Amino acid sequence: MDNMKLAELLFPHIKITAEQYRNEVFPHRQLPEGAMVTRFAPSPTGFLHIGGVFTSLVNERCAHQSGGVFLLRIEDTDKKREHEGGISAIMSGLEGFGITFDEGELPGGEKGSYGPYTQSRRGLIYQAFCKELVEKGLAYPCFCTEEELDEIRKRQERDKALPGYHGEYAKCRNLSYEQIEENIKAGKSYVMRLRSPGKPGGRIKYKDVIKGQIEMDENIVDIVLLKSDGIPTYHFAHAVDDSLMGTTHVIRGDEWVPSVNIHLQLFHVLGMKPPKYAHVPPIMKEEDGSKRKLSKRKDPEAAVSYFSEEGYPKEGVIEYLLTLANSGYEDWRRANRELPYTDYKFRLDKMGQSGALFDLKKLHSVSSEVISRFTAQRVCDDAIAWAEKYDKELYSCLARDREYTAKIFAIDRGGKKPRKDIAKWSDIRGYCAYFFDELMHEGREELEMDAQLQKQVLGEYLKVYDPCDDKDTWFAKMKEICPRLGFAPEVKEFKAAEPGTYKGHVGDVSAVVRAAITGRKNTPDLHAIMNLLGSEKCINRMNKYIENL
RNA sequence: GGCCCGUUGGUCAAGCGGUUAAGACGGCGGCCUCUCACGCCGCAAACAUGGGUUCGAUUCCCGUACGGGUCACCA
Repeated sequence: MDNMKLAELLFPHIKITAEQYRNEVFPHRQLPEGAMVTRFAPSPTGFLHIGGVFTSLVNERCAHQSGGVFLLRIEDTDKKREHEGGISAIMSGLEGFGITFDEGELPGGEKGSYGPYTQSRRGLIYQAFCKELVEKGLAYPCFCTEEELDEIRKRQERDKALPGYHGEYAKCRNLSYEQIEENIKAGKSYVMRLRSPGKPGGRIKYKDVIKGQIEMDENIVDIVLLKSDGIPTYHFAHAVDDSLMGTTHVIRGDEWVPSVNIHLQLFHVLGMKPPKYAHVPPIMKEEDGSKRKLSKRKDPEAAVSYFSEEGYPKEGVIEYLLTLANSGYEDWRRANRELPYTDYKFRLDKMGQSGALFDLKKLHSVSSEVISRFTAQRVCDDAIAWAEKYDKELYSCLARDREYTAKIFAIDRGGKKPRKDIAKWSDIRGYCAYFFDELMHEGREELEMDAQLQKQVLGEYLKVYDPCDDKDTWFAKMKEICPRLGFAPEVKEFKAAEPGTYKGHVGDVSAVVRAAITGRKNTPDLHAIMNLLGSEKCINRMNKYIENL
């Protein structure tokens, strides 16, 4: 068989050769020692899974902390599954998390000189490489129909043979030039298959950066390289693209581990150096006592839209993901409270190798920690931005007087012991309802204290209340009215005394004032709240409270 | 079913032949305190299982169980 002749029959339109692509069109990258080139390669299904954020974060960190390149490649080789606007949905999702690319078809236009970065626009490139394989006798056209393939599958099931197109089952493997030419002239559709050099019983080994040594059977299947429409399969596109684009580390979901034998073989026949592989575990979900992959159909938290709707700040989600990726991150964060997460030295080889359960409680905790480090202004801005999208009523309150709103969040913030009771922006509504008259009724709590006694307390308090008091004076006055009410000015005193000696203590006095002004049993610093609210509003609320008792 | 991977407290996890088996989240108790929160102190809670190898196994090897993944002209 004359391979050159066959190649020309199959790919008469290919003028730029694989050799030229390798050496002239896409020259090797000149990068500093140790720089990693990584990539995120989604297919445009329009759905960004939290697992996708996880792997792209890992890719991004590896590239950027090593001074390398992080690129985006769109794997749109399956037209059936493509969703309109899928790419932009994924892009904007990632952008929302602050994950940025150096190369690819980005919002501002295509960046990088290894493009196109969308597989559907690289058809000629794949075909050139396929042509080269035909020339070397490593690829051939296969005219089998779906029915014939089904037939083969059934036979293999019966024979308990390895499934797939290989060995004696590979009918088209040894077609003559004449047969091929005849089929093509007859207009039969065909796919291009690899003539796998693998031997049955052969074993291969490779070292996964995350999973360590992995050993498996050598690939013997004549996998499809080019589908009947001339578009490559994932496997072939991966090998061609990642070698041409100079990817040094392929970091992807571990569902790919079983096809590494195919990929390594592809790099081998293509005469290209394979990248290092790092397979990251999926994020799991607990259900009925067992683990399963987070599913976009069943689990709302699988979609990144969930996090923006709930109002988790992007750093909260990112840091949570980082704690899943590298357990050392938490210790580092405790020791470096002020540094951005990008200062953390991420270790690929320190990643866990089995899937972690997604833990909302932990996310909550990490996110609260993150927000506690925000300035009041940042909390104010982010909360308003969130409310504008997801809670109009709250938005109208918060945006009315931004200075006032910023002061709300300044209470108990910024000091050594910042509050940590906001984990996400949707918590804001409950947190600050009593600062706004129209939200005041929300989350209202009743004091158990006798109504008459409460009236007395407020009556006494109103007499001494002076909005100009500083915090110490303010509190001294709380204590001052205690004796008149039959309350103990000190909690310790109250506890030490015989039961019945006092009706209560200072804490109970302030509890009544707190309830009158905020409608809550618990709030941050009352003095600060009263100052912010202003004396008029405070007095009004206390009077109204008395009326309603 | 074949092949691959995994299994340390409820969860995330250190550990890499000899440890009282870290730490974090969550839970519980306490201290601080005008309440809450923060902070601090403490408690409960784990090496899936059976064989080896070894003076000694959570750590190494084999089997079993369980869990996950994968076997397309999908990625």
